[in-house]
Amino acid sequence: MSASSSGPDNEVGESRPLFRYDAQLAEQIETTWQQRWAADNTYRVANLGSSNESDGDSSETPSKLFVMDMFPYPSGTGLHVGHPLGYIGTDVFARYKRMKGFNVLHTMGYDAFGLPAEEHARQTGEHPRVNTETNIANMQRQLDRLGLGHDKQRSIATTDVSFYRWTQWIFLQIFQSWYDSASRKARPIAQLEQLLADGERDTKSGQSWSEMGDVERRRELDEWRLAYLGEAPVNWCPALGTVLANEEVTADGRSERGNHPVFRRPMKQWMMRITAYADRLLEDLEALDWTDSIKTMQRNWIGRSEGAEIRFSTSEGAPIEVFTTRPDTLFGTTAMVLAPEHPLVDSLVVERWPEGTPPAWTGGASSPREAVDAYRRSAAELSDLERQENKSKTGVYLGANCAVPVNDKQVPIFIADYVLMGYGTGAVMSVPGQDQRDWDFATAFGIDIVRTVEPPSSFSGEAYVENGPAINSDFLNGLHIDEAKRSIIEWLEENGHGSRTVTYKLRDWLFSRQRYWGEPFPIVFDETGLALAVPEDQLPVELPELMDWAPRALDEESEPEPPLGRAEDWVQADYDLGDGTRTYMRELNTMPQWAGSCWYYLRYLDPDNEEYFVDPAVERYWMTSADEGIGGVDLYVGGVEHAVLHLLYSRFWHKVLYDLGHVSGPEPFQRLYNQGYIQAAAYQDDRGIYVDAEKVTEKDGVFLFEGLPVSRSFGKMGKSLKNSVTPDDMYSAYGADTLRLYEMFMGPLDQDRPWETKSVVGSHRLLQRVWRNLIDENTGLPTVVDDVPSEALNRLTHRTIAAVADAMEGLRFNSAIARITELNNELTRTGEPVPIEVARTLVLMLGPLVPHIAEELWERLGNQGSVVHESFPEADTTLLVDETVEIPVQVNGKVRSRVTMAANAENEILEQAALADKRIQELLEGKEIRKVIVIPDKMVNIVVS
RNA sequence: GUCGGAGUGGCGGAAUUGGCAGACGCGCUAGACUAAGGAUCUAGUGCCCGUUAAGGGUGUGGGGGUUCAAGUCCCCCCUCCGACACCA
Repeated sequence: MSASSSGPDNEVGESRPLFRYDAQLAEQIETTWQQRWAADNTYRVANLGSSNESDGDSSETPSKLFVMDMFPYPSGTGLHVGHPLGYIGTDVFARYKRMKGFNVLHTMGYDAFGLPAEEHARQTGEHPRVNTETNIANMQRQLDRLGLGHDKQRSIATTDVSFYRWTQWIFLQIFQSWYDSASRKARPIAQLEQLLADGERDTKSGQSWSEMGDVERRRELDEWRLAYLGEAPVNWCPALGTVLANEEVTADGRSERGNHPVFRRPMKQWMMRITAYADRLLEDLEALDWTDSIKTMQRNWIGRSEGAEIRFSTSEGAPIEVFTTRPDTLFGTTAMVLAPEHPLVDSLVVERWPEGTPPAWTGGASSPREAVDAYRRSAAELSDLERQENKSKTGVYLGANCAVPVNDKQVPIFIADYVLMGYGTGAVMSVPGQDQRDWDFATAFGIDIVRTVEPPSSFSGEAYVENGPAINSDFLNGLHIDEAKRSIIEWLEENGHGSRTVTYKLRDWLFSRQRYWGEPFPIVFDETGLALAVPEDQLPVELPELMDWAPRALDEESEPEPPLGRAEDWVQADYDLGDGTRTYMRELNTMPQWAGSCWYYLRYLDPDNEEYFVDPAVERYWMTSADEGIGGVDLYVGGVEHAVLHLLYSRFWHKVLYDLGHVSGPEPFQRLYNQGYIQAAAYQDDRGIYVDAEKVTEKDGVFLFEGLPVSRSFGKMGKSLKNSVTPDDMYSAYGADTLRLYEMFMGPLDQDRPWETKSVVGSHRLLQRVWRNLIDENTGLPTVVDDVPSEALNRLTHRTIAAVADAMEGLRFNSAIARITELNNELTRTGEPVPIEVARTLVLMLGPLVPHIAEELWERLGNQGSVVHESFPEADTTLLVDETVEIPVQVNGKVRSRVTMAANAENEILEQAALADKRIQELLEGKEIRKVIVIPDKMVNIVVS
């Protein structure tokens, strides 16, 4: 026994009954049952749908349910009590549904590749694999102690070679596909080759297929692939020695991990053409059972906006294309503004300032060229954050002009940093009358303002962005925004000045990392420098054992150098790709951490399959919805922090696999549920230093640490706030069941809640009272009796069953526990021996929440087998309503008395009884009854004047 | 700024379709058992008035409204949390 001194149950010697439910007994019970579950394979789940495991009787096949947690990164620091909240929630739900007759799949895996493992390894000098495996083992041990009912034989880690082999296989599927926008789906690249050869698709290069040589054809196909090498501006983080996806860079231009500076620069990198799926990713959100907030975040991230592309001819030759959502305001254009990095700037900028250039436009420079150079330099020095904070408009004139297509009006061309190169075309037609940013720019530079939408007479603001009739707009005058848009786009298209367009904020996904600890690409290069797929039957491409795997911290100017380049035996490989065995150069980058998490849920279904990434029949069984749903994981629980990244990438991969016929539905996660976070009080002394939260005491509302007052705040548990509470602390003080019960009782699963160690005892007391109601603390023998429960107790029991089941279905475990507590309080209150039927029901209802004590009680009550596979009690609906009900009687909406009536009494009877009540009669004395409202079985309200 | 979510006792939180606000737990108060209690058990506990009691008033962020009846529905406002942030 290892109960520590921190628990309340540390009895001195003999006074403690031998079978009192305390931390010691809890630990004994818990470890015993955990061993038995493991020995009995209690949580093994069969793939009933697949031919090899089917029991043959399909009519009896129970409905499937796939419950999943977002899998964790196996951190080396160990768990605190905040971590397992969601895991306990899914465990309770999975256990409940299993008892309701579902075939439930619930397991857990590890997202073990990625930067943190490597950072840790770099600091300790230990190989990432060793460190990763240690961490997984440690975390597994901590989770096991909670009694989570996972099917462990389905567990995977993304670092397993047998797993990442299939990650590579999926990459190849994507690499060997193109997006056919005509049929709106991915198709094998071989089909494209045919279409190009038949002339049914135009080549991107413009050259005809028949005239191309082998290399040109390969280059052409590479242009179409869903995974492609692209020269793109990337986020280069020298300190981490790698490039990062946009999502991994914070708003102030630093790495999310480590907070190192990040620089934008063009590099050749693997990209995933997720933008091809933008519309489908948007549309299919409708069918998902996700919260509106997550759907909104995804919509915002995809950022679809409809508008028009308009070409402006310039005084210096090359036309400028702009994107606008308000083509109807074209007549109000009084300037053209380009992003400082816009590629046309250099060809547009003129030799010297034109006659009469306002001084404010020159930036104080003697020539436009000088002004541009100086402006670009200062823009580059500002971080994104500084640009945000300083919203006053700056810019310089290029000396050139362009013509507004509708009326050939000449307007000046500027560069300004409020125009972003990364969105639309990097150029904006400036319409100050209808856009506040343009208004600010125009007023700063003395540019004309022409309103083209008439504001209401009451309008006193600057730019007017609401609807209204067009003015100063020739043939658009009088039209409201939507009509005006339609009309102008028609005109633009007829006259060759532009067209309807849709743009997205979503960009293609940067998929290369210059790291060691990630999946190697199954890609090699020949002498042309073009990529070739490693044949499927040659997978996996294993990571080489490398001693010098750490990325080198570099400076801004240096080129990224992937650590795999140092594996000299590995960088070259011999393959037979069709023309005999030859030597190729390997791709040296690795995949980002998101890769494994994009599809791990599919591998849970069939983790040992060597032939397929998942057997099609098995996939169909688990991923197809029994009702009309879109299919996918039935319940996916995790934190909101993955609202866009993981969930969007994963949806994208799933859709590709769907298009190619590898999975049966278009979406991976039917229902997504965001669990809240456990927060904890943290305390700072007067210097602002955090002090050990455990040693803080409260007196009269003042918090004291070593006698001195400290201030309290709430935040994430962790080392930095010195407020961690570990599961191990709770196990030794109360046991795992108490911890589970408390975490579920604290509040609804989707809400943040503050941890309060002092409140845990309440949950422990419930278990103690349940135990004592059924078991003699001295002998350990059950005290239940064979009697039939009283009418009242029977009704209460069945009402409780109904309420608990309802709460469990809705993941409202706090309410379920409250109702169970009420039933148990009633048993405690009467103090009589508990009828066996009620005892069984009570234990079964506790089964999902506190499995260990439930198993122990179940066995002590004389039952065989595990609670895990028992049926959840069914409520007898005839017992849900009492025979008599107490009806409140209101006078003018205030409860003044109560009458006890038979249930389902007629309205007239109720009314008469209410009016006959002595106290009501007193109150009605001298008043006139205007109306009597009777709600059957609920209440009577008498309205008097 | 835009979007999303939320405001209920000292605290965490309950309240089908509008129908007894505060279930359940923590804490607190009193008592029991104790050498002792930070264990356990019993009772009480929204706030105010009422010595106790009976009883009354008031009460779900604030202000209006609909209704016999509003935590719940409608309008306006405030506060807090989260996401995005010059997206043309």
